[in-house]
Amino acid sequence: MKRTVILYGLALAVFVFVLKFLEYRLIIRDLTIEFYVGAVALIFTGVGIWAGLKLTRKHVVMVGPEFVLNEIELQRLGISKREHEVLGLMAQGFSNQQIADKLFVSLNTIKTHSSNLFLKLEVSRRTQAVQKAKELRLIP
Amino acid sequence: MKRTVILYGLALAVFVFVLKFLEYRLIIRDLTIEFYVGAVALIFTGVGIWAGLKLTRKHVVMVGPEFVLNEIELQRLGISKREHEVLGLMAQGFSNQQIADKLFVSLNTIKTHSSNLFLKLEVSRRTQAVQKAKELRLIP
DNA sequence: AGCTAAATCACCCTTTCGGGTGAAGGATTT
DNA sequence: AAATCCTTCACCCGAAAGGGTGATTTAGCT
Repeated sequence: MKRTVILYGLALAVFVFVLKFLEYRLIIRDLTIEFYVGAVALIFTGVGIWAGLKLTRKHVVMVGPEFVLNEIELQRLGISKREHEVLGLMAQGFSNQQIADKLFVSLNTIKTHSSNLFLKLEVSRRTQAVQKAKELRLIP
Repeated sequence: MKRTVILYGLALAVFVFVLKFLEYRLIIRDLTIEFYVGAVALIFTGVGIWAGLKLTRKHVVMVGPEFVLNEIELQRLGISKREHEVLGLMAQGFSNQQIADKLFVSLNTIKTHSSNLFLKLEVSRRTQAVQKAKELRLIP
């Protein structure tokens, strides 16, 4: 950015110097003032295009689409915090027993939660639940 | 694009006309030729920037990252066509029985396929298989 | 204080899944 | 022709998942 501005100023200075030089060498005397101005206009249009592109060149960094929880849908379906938690672990491929261990509750509790989840998500298998939950952006 | 070029030419013509007009009105007589050229240079630098940005403005359409099958990984794990097919249906939340019906084979066949899949994917549950398959881009 | 939703757990029963083994037929390769 | 791989199917068994009902405790809201 700063370098570009400096370069631009330098280029302009050099150009004016060249013009002066040419003028003294009587080379441009043969040309009309309009042609002269036209040439300058064209050259600096090019310079402008170059400068403009340089200055606005975006350094695009491809970043993965970050997950934003769809809380509206979560509320609409009436899924509780605990159920959502279970849903998340389910999506990570854990068995009900493993989920129970992780949350320090009994297997029956997890079964109840998952049953309620299936009702609310209107599915009948955990793979479907995971799939639907991802579609609705309830889980990453 | 075409319109921009026409506009540019038009602007240049108008500018030259204005210059001529001013010249005749003896207004620019007071200024040195260097100042005159500098002004033209500055103005057309601006025009160049504008034109450059106009011409290169990208109409970016956000398109979802399309799925490309990771055939290398598929071969590396030695997953057959049929197994891959079963894996896809599994990821869509179908039960083994439903997959069997879809592929017109017996339930036992699907069980064999899924068992082999779990071995090859090094998992023990279908949810894990689906998760891993998605990570490895074996399925959308 | 009373109501309600959430979370917890239990018991029952059925279905689905997963693991292991075996085997037959077809296609491809060596 | 023999070896190998894929696909298909069968049977058994145990583990996991799913469906239904009911009950208790806790927390939040009116």
